Amino acid sequence: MSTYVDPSGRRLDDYPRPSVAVDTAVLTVTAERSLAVVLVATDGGWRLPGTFLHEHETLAEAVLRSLRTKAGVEGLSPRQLHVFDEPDRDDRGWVLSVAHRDAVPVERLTVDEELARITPLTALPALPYGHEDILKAAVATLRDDYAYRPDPSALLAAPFTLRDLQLLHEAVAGAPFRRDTFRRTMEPQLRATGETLLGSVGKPARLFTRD
Amino acid sequence: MSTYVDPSGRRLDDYPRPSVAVDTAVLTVTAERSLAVVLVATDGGWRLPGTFLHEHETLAEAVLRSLRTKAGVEGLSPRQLHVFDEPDRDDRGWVLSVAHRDAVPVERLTVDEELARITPLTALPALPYGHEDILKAAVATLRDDYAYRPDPSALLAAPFTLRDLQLLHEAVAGAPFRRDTFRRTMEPQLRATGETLLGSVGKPARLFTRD
DNA sequence: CAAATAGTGTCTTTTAGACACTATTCG
DNA sequence: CGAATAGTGTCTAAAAGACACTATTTG
Repeated sequence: MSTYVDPSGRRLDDYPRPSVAVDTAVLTVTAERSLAVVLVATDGGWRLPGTFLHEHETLAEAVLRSLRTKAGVEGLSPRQLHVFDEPDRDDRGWVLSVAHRDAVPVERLTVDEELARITPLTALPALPYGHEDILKAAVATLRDDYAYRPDPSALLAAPFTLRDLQLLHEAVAGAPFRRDTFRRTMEPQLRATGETLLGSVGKPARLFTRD
Repeated sequence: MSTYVDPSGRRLDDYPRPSVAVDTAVLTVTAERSLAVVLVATDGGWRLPGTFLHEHETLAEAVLRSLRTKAGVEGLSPRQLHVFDEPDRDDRGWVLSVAHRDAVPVERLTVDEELARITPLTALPALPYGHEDILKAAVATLRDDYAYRPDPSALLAAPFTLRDLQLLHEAVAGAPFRRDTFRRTMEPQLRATGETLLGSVGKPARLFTRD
């Protein structure tokens, strides 16, 4: 593995190499139906959870490792967003950061309150290392995903009503939707369980599952 | 810059670090109106142009350096696609590859015929290191870009006719378009020069520029 | 029954596509 | 004039949006 010699006669591992980090925006929708992100404490402030890439580890594995230890979540499927490479973005040296995104139901997040917070986007503190750009990109991809599909990140526990689904979509998009149009877009993509949800005022709502 | 000490007491540069490469799919449309990509010769085969990231260099700078030396193009604006990180994808060791894409008019490509070829996608050889996936992603983003805009990568020399533009779009999309619909979509996004193109059979075509 | 929520019929507006016609040049 | 290419009017089909009505529950 170190026997490759390039045209100028130097071996691959003679070149200086950057450290590679992963930083992840873990998004969720809180019980109060607001879009939120997991932040971890850093000296005097908050940042997105991240870690350095270890040897014999893929980027996705590094993301999962950092989220397991810092946000108490398992079994996510992080998606790559962008590599941040501005030479001076990190005062610890030459560090490339590969930004990732994931979304998870708030019930599955068991963050250690000493180390991490679930922060609504409306109450966001200043973030270091360009993490605000990562977050912006993460929210944009989540909105894209939800634009035409009921619940691609499985943020809702099945079975759910169309009202639940609409409230979720409104939290993700940050904007209200028409009830009738929303129903007609989503219902063909859901499977009705045949059950209804009783117990509150009004006509009982039918229950659905994804697919 | 090497004084950072992490929680386990190790300095940042004590960790093993990967080599980081950039690989770029440079797309163009040939005089024969076919979508093509720049490939460079490697031992016994062809690959996308790429290079290792140097110290104090951004990814974009590394891409521009590799294209200057290997494809004779200046002044591109490469776009990041994805990081390829499968541990065994490169037999030279632990190498992450950051895939990029750019598109350029074929007239601006002055490749050294000994080292590089402009290869139509219909005559593509097998590519190593997952470069076929990079190419696929590059073509997909180019098609997305051209779906609703006249010529976002400025592949056409202005002024041009709507017919020229439609032939370009058909080369990019690999599919024909309706003449009337195409015109109605694009014309509002172009500026007519007021000139027409004479010299061939048929009604003279009006000339347009981007913006 | 009133209030509240679920679900749907239907009309309008917008957009995309299809087709056919007119317009202007060259040889 | 005929062939070829440019440009447009208009009809149709599909999709999105708006509105109002019906349906079924709780208290």
